[in-house]
Amino acid sequence: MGRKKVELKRIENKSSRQVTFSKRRNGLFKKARELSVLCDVQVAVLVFSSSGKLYEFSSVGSITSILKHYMSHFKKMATSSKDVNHAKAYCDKHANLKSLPELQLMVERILEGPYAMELALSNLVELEKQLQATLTYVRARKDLSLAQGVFFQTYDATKRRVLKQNLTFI
Amino acid sequence: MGRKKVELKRIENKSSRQVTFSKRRNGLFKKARELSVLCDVQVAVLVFSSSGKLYEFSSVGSITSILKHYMSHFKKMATSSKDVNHAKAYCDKHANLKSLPELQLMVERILEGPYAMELALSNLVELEKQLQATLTYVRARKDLSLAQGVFFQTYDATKRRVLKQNLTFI
DNA sequence: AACTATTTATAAGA
DNA sequence: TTCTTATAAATAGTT
Repeated sequence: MGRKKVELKRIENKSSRQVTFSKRRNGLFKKARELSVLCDVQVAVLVFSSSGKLYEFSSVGSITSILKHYMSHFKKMATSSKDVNHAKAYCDKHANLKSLPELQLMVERILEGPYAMELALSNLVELEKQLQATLTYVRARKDLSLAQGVFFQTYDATKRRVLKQNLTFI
Repeated sequence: MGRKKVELKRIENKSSRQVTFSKRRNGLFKKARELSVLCDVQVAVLVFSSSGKLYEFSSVGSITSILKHYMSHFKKMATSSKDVNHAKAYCDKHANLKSLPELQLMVERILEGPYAMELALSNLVELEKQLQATLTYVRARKDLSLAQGVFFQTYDATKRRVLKQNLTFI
């Protein structure tokens, strides 16, 4: 939208890149505000310049509150799964769920790594996700057991194998 | 930019609000991508619809990495001893939490034991308790990090030791 | 920082 | 919903 069509690649000239950055950053924030008001939604925009400076927009008070919302989003998704199949589907979709030893390694990395504290939050967030998903699955398994009447008289190897398969992600 | 100039206020008609949301959301993400490429910066956009659905854009791999970057802008020197003690108190109260390997053993026992199915429910209940307690703790640690912007610049061995002690039950 | 020629986004209509 | 189109808005290059 200007005198010429621009190619979608990094602007090499430093000063015009800076000017474009300033113009488009404001444009982006304006668009974000409009979306938020017109459609009654929460919007957060984070921009980090290459020099490490942070520019942010948030439709609600603080970015932090949006981030909390973001974090709790996963929590909700996990807890809303009601039965085993849903839980399984959740695990599949949000795959790369860690095994317990992997979780332990993760915790150790949090505590032993050279940048331990810098990594702490993101790891905790990840750990929380893993635990929530695992918990959701176990809870679903438990509920299933309750619902079915737990004391199978006709327990066979096939069932055991299937159940084990359903729990391998733990 | 349309047949008419729009007033900057919530669109009351639900279906046209939905249509506008879809269009402008895509527009916002496109603008974000352009800004990111043209100006060589990192951009993240988070949008929560009123129904709680999340839409996100990130110029780098994961939103998480941007959040990490964001959090790193709020480095603090250290957690106050009060908060550390609080976490410690939680651990003490909910003691006899199992380690991750123990949890794994528990799961294996459920699946491999001779009375697998008879034991299943009680073990699942126990497993659920363990996972819930662990999750609660990890979540508390995470929330603490979020609240404080826990990114220690001057991280030292003493702090690490204290934190590790607080997390040993995992 | 303003200006303005153009491109781009999009509101309303089909 | 998806496409079309008239118009508003954003912005690239200029001053």
